[in-house]
Amino acid sequence: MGMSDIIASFIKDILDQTNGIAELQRSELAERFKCVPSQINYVISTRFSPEHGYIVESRRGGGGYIRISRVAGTKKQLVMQMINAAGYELDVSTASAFVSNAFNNDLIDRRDAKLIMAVLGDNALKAIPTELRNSARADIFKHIMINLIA
Amino acid sequence: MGMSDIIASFIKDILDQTNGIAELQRSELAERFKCVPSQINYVISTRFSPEHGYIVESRRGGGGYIRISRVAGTKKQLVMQMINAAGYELDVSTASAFVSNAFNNDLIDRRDAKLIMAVLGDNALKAIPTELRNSARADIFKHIMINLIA
DNA sequence: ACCGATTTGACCAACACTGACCAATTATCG
DNA sequence: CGATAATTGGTCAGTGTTGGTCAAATCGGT
Repeated sequence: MGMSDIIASFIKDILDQTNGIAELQRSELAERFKCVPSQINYVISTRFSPEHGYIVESRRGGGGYIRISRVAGTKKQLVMQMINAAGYELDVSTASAFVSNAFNNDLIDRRDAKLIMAVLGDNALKAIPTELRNSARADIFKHIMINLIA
Repeated sequence: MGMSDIIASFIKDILDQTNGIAELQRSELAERFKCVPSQINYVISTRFSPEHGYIVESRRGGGGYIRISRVAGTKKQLVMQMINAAGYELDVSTASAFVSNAFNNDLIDRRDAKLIMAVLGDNALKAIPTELRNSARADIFKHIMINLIA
């Protein structure tokens, strides 16, 4: 068990004690574990991604922070299934199927569904080179899904 | 929450109590919050910009003032203004200003606002090369806005 | 030895705050 | 009336404080 696992479990302990929200200072964490600050980013990106069921927000500058939220609730199972089923690439028709599924399972209403498909459609993503579009769509989809149950 | 946030919320309180018009004296505000006068300008330019939905007028000399007004308009007008103002490139902080403006004008609720910012944030757009991200963000933002009035 | 995961550090970006200097407007005095 | 002083806000570049990125170096297991 390396340092990254130790840091990750420290963060999870905080989440357990705070109803699923951890507000951290990167430099303070790095100091506590005697590592470089960027290792905190590594831990977060490898262990607290949407695939793992977390939302991460941050702010720079004075009073900056990193906030990690663990989502919960009855809809979590379904959402996590979709996020993991999406994989690293997501084309429009598959995305559309996921969104229909989310609608049928009362995860989102009709209005949300329209909005989400507007975001995931090729029109909205035309500034992205074709060969990158499906991976960008997958990322965006995952962030939408995880935020739906936050 | 730093001093700038405190000053901003003080101004917003005034706006709430005065039908959307706050007339302030820079030096008096600076004195009240024990900061340098130029910090007032900083607060105004970072939190009361046109993107945030405000108009700022001022006058120097004896009897000088800074007047901050909330912009009004129909939902469709607001949406069209934002789409036009977004242009071809949209950075995260400008996007954030637009979204909070949309929220303040009841175009979207708090949940929508969070969802939209999750989509427009750098995390969700990681798969897009940095130099293309702002144009992709602008496209996505416009599609969202259009959808709000469709 | 190879390969993925981890660790590191140099460089970057965002946000907050400050102070010296500038500009505009009004008040006062001769 | 006109010059000058007083009063008010504006600008901008600099400093400090945080977090982010990326690629090279290292570690550990097969």
